[in-house]
Amino acid sequence: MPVSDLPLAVRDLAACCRPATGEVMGPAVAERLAAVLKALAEPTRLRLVSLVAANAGGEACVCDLIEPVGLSQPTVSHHLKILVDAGLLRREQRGKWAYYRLVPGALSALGDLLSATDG
Amino acid sequence: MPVSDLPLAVRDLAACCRPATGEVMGPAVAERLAAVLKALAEPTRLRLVSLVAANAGGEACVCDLIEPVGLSQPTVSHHLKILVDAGLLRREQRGKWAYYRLVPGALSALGDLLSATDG
DNA sequence: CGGACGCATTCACGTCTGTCAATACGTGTG
DNA sequence: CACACGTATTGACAGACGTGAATGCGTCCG
Repeated sequence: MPVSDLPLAVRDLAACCRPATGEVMGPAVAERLAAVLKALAEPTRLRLVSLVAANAGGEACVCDLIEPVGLSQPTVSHHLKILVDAGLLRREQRGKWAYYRLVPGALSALGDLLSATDG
Repeated sequence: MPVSDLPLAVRDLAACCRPATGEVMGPAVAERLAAVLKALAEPTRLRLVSLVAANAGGEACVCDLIEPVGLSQPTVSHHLKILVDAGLLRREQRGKWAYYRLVPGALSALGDLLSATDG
């Protein structure tokens, strides 16, 4: 993927721009933040994140997710990869199965980042 | 725009899904949340939001924004319209100028929504 | 009232994106 | 080792998106 320097973790993104010099977000930061948000800005991917978070043990394999979202297996794998590349999900292979879980502070950091711009 | 029932305010979106029945986000909610996030998931629009928030009085007209983002006036107006349709910005015409400002609780509500899924 | 100015809309174009069928890859099982 | 199974990758395609030139629409000024 072209945007491959992203896994710098959403956390670092949050750390780098709040106490910035002035106020306005620079082009570089905007591009990285947009890349992460773009990963979430899709109905299927939002549901995948929600499903993973709600599943037993906070993790789920691809086979657990195909039926709930109602899409083909390649499509589900595709979406999961995008979420992993964005630093929102973490993939762990155990035997034949690939387990996905939330990256601990990612969504919170993203949420704080948005709240900070407002009040 | 096809997604025209969105201005139900991001606030209402936050109110409707946290104390939901179980846990997993339904398709309808996911679609609406994705639509709002998609409005923000673009570098130029993130910078526009930031510029408006940082400008004097918390508002800015189109002419204030063209030079900072470095794009044509039609393109800037286009992006602003998307942000308004998503319920993130508010437009007020005063004389020849159109002033844009943040919708008070929108970004905060969106941030809380994301933080809630995490921990 | 007519011209200048700020902004929105339309049109057109190249690029990106979500989706699936087909296929390849890896791991466990008989 | 061959086969089955879960998952990832490739190829292809329709639709959406970001962008600017040209144009339209109000509003103020002389």
